[in-house]
Amino acid sequence: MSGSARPTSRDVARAAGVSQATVSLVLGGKWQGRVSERTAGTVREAAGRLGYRPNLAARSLRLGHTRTALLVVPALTHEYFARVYAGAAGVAEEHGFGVVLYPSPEGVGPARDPFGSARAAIDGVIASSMAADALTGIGGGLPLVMLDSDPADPGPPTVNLAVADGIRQITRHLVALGHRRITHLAADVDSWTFRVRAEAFRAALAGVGGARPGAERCALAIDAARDAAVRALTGPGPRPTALLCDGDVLAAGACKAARALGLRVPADLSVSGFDDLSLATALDPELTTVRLPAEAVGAAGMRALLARLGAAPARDAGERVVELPVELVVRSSTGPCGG
Amino acid sequence: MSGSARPTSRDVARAAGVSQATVSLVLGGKWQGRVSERTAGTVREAAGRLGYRPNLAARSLRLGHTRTALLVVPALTHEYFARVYAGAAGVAEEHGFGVVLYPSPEGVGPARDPFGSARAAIDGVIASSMAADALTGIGGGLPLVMLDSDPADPGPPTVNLAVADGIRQITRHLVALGHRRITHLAADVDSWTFRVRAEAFRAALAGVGGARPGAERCALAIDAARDAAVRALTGPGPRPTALLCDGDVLAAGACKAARALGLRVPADLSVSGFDDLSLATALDPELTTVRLPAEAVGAAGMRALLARLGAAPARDAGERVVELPVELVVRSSTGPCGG
DNA sequence: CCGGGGCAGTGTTACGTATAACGTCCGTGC
DNA sequence: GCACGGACGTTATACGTAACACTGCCCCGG
Repeated sequence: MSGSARPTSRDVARAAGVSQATVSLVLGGKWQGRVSERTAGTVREAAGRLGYRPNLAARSLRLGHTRTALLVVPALTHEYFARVYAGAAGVAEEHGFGVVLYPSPEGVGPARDPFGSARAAIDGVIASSMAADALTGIGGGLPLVMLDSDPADPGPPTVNLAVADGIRQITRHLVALGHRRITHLAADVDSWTFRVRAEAFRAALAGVGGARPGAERCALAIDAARDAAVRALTGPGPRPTALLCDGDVLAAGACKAARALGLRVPADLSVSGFDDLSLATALDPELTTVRLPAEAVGAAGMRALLARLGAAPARDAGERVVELPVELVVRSSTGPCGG
Repeated sequence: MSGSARPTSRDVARAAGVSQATVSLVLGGKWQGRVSERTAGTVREAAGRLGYRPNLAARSLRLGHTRTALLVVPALTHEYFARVYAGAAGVAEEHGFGVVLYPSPEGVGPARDPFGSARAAIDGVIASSMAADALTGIGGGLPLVMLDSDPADPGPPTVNLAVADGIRQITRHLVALGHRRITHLAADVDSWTFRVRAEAFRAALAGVGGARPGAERCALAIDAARDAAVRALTGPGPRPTALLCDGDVLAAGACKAARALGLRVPADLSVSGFDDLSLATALDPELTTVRLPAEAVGAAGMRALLARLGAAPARDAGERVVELPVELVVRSSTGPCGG
């Protein structure tokens, strides 16, 4: 009757000679003991023949939820966030949930309303590497989980990485190799994770005799990092013997700077990364870095959100803030201090 | 009246002392000449005070569309696809559309139904680097646009890259440098783009005197590429002097193989990439490669879908297949043939 | 012979929105 | 004095689904 339009459950019902309610029952899977096996078969056959797909908008309206989560990340082109997405999407799928990404390719600012432009109906939000107050109040009271954010109390459930510990480990590693003039090549991004790292770097070197900590800030891009590293290496005073970078991408820029200045890595200059992206082992020398379990962050975030939505059991006994461990991976971009 | 539940347009109506229809009119923006400025103000004030957000599921049900597109990609962790997404999402946002990603982190196989697990209601599908028949018939008749796929006639609208031309250009470049023993380090993936490349490589060398084309296949990963490159470089017969790789990631593996074998790039071995990812300039030497306008692919795909949905004007005069040009970028990983 | 209870399904309703069709009031022109 | 029309809103309805409450019906125990 409905021409070429998409068939509805009522069309299926007509075709199977039953009522719409029965179709809903059968296709919804809760027909045990309510509908005979034979009728159920007829319904399924008709649904298949017509190519019936339930209208998800109607279902969501009826059910009051969408089984879809919104993931807000600064930039998917950064492998770290792509992996966070993969982890979140994996867990989501296990529970029949979908994941929508915040539709802006350029990142979220306070001036923009993330939820105004989220076209898809969602049940909750996972926001990565953002200030919580950039979102609070805007979400319309939607359940919220933060990733890599300031675990301010009180606040939403948060999944963080032990970045301070990571910086500490890598600083100790450099110190053990004899380095004292270490410059922190820091990402010029105002977010919790980078603030914590800068702090941890200073703290880790505080008790070390003869330590000469330095810092140079730059945007999160190879070229910017190269320029910043050149500045750090050619500035006044004795040259640093190690560059502790806030990411593998920055470390790649640091390596380029070293080459441009005729310094060998690690003989003349040690360079360390952070993240352990695939880039880390593509470079020569391979980067000493800190491995961040990006997928695990996304997965834990999604689990926390699902627990908050009552769609999955709260496995972690309801810890509001979970902190995932990181791991120092020593490769060949760091070595004994030569100077 | 509704406790702590999310306010509906009816709640706003009650608070503003008007009918629900008026709220819908005002908030929908089509109240010109139907509602007085004063009433409209009251409504907006009430909506703001209650923190009203329209229920998108209900809106979609009423309107019959969702203003959301599904993007299916093999793996977001590959920078190319992340950039395709960015391009698509950018155009989508301009038209008030959202983008959902296919929720599987592991890629799509014929055994899986992409649309069964797409939880969000969608208006159309953009599928990248897939066989069209893996989708046809499954989509439930949803408008479909293909990316980087076989433009078989008849078939869905398709946005492709001139990859054959890219391979041709880079092969000519190598030939002009004096190379004759060139091995194609090919991705072991059965898709249109890689089939076309292998074909174009053979064709480009067909007319070259003394040419010794070779081929080695491997998975799309650095380590697999390294092993394959080692095989290509240590096999029987004279060693190839150039490795033409199906991607920058493979080229990175090839460079690692060269280092392992004590070959200098490009003095002893030229290596070319494909894609022009950020990786290309992170490596030393920087990769000669073919720049693929990934964002433009995503953007064009989204424009084609929007045109098909009638949500945007068909700018390209309705070409069913559009092919975007690619560009050879010569850097320092290729050089004159020494052997 | 009658009541009770399980089986197999159906009628009906509500979810929240957008919009077509329909009132109502009041100033105005003749 | 009265019909008329514009300005301003309202009433009612439909979208497709899920689920509650209900209805026959048959079988069985008493």
